[in-house]
Amino acid sequence: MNIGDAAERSGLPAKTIRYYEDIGLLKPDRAGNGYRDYSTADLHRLRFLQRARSLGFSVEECRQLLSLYGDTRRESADVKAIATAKLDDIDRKIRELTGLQVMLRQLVDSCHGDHRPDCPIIDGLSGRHDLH
Amino acid sequence: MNIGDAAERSGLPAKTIRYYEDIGLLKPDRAGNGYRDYSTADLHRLRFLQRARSLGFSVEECRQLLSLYGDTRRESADVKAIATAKLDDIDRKIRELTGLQVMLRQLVDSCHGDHRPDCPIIDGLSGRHDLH
DNA sequence: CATAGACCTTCCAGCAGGTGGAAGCTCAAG
DNA sequence: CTTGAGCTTCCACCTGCTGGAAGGTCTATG
Repeated sequence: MNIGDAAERSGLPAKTIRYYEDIGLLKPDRAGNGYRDYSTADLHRLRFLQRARSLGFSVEECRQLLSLYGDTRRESADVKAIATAKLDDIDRKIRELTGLQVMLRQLVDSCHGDHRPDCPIIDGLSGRHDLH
Repeated sequence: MNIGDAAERSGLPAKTIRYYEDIGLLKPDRAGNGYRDYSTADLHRLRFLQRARSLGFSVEECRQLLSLYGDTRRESADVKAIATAKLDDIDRKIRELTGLQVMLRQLVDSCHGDHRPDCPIIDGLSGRHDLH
C-alpha cells in the first residue's frame, strides 16, 4: 500500500507518516520503485499512533506504548501505569483551564466593551487589581 | 533594575525576558556597563506578559494587547473581542480534554493491570475494538 | 508513443515559545 | 586580589510537525 492510501486509512497526513518513520516509529518496506509499501501491521501502528496522539500521548509515550504493544511478554500493569499518568495530566490540564476560564470570564463580564478607553481586562492583566 | 530582579518580580525566567526583548515585546534601557535596566513600566509589561501567557494568550495576542495597552485612544471593545475569542478557545479545549478523559478513563478502568500480557488499553488504542 | 497530471521521493527551512550551554565581561564580598 | 555570582551575546536544540523545491514515477488519454 502506498503512502497516500496509508494516510487516508490511518487519518494521518503523509508528511506526518514520513516524519514518524524518520524518528523511528515504524519501518515500512520499499517497493521496487522506491515507494514506501505499508503492510496491514504498519497500518495498525499508524492507527495506533493517530489515536494515541489525539488522546494526548506524547510521541515518546507512543514510542513506549508501541514497544509494549509489540512485546507479548509485557505486563499489562506497565501500560496501565502510562495511561494512568496521562489521565492525571489530563485532569490537571482541565483544572488549570477551568481556573483560567473563571478568571477570564470575570474579566470579560466586567468589561463594558464600548468606546471608552478604560478597560477592566487590560487593568486586570496588568496586575493593577488582584484577581484572586 | 537588573534582569535577575525583573525575573524574580515578574515571575518570568531571565532567558524568557531576553527572548521577549528579541521578539520586540519590550525595549529596556541599558546601564553604562551594558546591563539591561528595567523600569517599573517595563516590569508592568513583564507582569502583563506573564499573566496573559499563563492565561493562554499567544505571544502574538499579547503583542496586540500590549499595543492596545499603551494606546490611550484604543477602544475597550477591541480588547473585549480578543478576550472573548480566547474564552471560546478555552471552552473548546476543556470540551476536547473532557472527551479524552472519558475515553481514557474507560480504557484504564477496563484494564486489569496485572501480569497478564493482554491489555484493553493497547487493544483500544490499536483500534481492534471500537471505542465510540 | 507522447504528454499531462497525480503521486511519490529526498532534502532543507521554518513555525511556536522558549531552554541550555559556551565564552567572556562585570560587580560585590572577603 | 581572588572568587563567585550575575550579566552579556550567540548558537544550537527541543517538540511535532508543515511547507516547498526539485525531481522521479505511474496512469490515462490522445
